[in-house]
Amino acid sequence: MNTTNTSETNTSVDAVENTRDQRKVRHIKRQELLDAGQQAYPVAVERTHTLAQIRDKYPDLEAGVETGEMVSVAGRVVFQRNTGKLCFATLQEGGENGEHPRLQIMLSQGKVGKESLDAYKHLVDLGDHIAVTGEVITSKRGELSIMADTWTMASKALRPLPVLHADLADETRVRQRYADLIVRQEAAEMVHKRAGVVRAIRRTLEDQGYIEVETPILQLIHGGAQARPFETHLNAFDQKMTLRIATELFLKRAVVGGIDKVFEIGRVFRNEGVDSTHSPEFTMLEAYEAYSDMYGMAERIREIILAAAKAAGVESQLTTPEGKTIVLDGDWEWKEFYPAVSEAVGQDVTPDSTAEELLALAKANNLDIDPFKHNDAQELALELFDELVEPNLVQPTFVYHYPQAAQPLARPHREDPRMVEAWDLIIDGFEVGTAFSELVDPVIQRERLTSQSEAAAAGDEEAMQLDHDFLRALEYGAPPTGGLGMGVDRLVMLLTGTGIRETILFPLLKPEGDD
RNA sequence: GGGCCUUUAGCUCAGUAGGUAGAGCAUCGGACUUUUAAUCCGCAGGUCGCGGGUUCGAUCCCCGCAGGGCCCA
Repeated sequence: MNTTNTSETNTSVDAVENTRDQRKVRHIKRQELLDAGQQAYPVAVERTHTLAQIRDKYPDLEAGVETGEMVSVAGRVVFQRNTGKLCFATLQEGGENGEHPRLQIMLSQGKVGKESLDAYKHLVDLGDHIAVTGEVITSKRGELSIMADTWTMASKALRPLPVLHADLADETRVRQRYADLIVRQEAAEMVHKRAGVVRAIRRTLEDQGYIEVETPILQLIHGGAQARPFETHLNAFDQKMTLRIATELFLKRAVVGGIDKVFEIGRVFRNEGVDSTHSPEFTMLEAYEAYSDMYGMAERIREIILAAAKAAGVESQLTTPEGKTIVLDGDWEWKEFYPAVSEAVGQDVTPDSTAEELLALAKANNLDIDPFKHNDAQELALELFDELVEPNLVQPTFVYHYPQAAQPLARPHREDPRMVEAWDLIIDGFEVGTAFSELVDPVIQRERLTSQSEAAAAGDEEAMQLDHDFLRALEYGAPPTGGLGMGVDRLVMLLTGTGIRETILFPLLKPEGDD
């Protein structure tokens, strides 16, 4: 940083003239305001209307009109056009739905006086918040404006605003989202769209009689999904703890207790890779309903997604960034897992296919599969599905009749115990949600979790732990239950056609250097 | 983990057979009472991501590291 020029004098006006460093200049201007007995950050300023309210009230005045209405407005200066004795500025505020309402203000030497106008021109920079009191008029060119009688600084910006004529570079957008939100309206709209989606999810479930609960994030034993947890430590008990990887096991405890329709929209944490579709912390919806099953939950997710789409401004169809059209309000196809795999490989694959057969099929389809990692027939079938079927399912499709390895918490299929009662909802090649007819038999659940914990002991870092308290709860008897899970971030990505870093307001990033 | 691309002024970006760099906007000074990304004039602003190497000389070539992006596993 430049420290050479300003040390020779303490006179602030001279100091401004002696440095070109924009942050230093703004610091000096801040001090000048204070020295003049004014405030750079007043606790409040006069404000009778938002910019949007002025715009709404006077939608189409002729040019050169003086309304006679006196108002006080405030906003961030985003453009300045100063002539000798008449200054224009465009103020911006944060509006509804992420809009950036703007309104022009004008300062005439004839109205505010030379001293005030000179101070304005000297002290106000792009990015500052200012407040202006004056008459609502239109300029000679017809622009709705406030002709100031007085102006005051509402908040002095010490950093220059990024240029409004070019989007921020991708990294800066994400690292300094606050700046991105100021200069790019779409960024602010995304925040509102996501809020709308979450609101739609919540309302849809509440309208169905669900209630929302909050379950522990800090857990002694993690479970409910196959993923690596974050580890932490509770000082008070000198106890190792983990951050939750799912909300499932506590929500099911609630169902055991008679909270028959229950959901949580909760942040979960998975200590895994970070890329354009994966964040270490993300938001999951999980919902459980007593006396429902996977078919009932399929209705639920359809209602949720249709409501969420509407909230995101998508009606019956959406177009993906690749130009594919997805029809949301049509029939959602049901596709059986094994027949779908069979079709993709051109050969019958069943729950009885052996690992050798499936490995051969994988090789025949040029899949690079590690035979040491995937030596189980069910796992191999899942690999084939993930690689050969899922990416091609563009329209909303419920894939069901999964092999049991896919879901240790789903109950065996009522007609074919080689499979489980579970579906995955695939849209545009991505899993958007999943649901089960929940496994509530405590004996079978104990067996599944025991074998999971054996896998964990053998080194599988994603295996589930044996949660004795969860099993104790099930032993009190859980009703037949349907449960569903849905990735909220994924849904927002789908509905807005963006990457996960655009849908998360402040995504996790590697540390940057000092600024 | 592998491959490719990228990091230059406050912001967005150019650029150089290897001879220490430019634009627009912003900043600073000046002109201007109806502008719309105001305009005009003038000045200033750079550890060209970091560390090594090759070279008389490196922002450019080579190696390593870090951040970011895309593709693959």
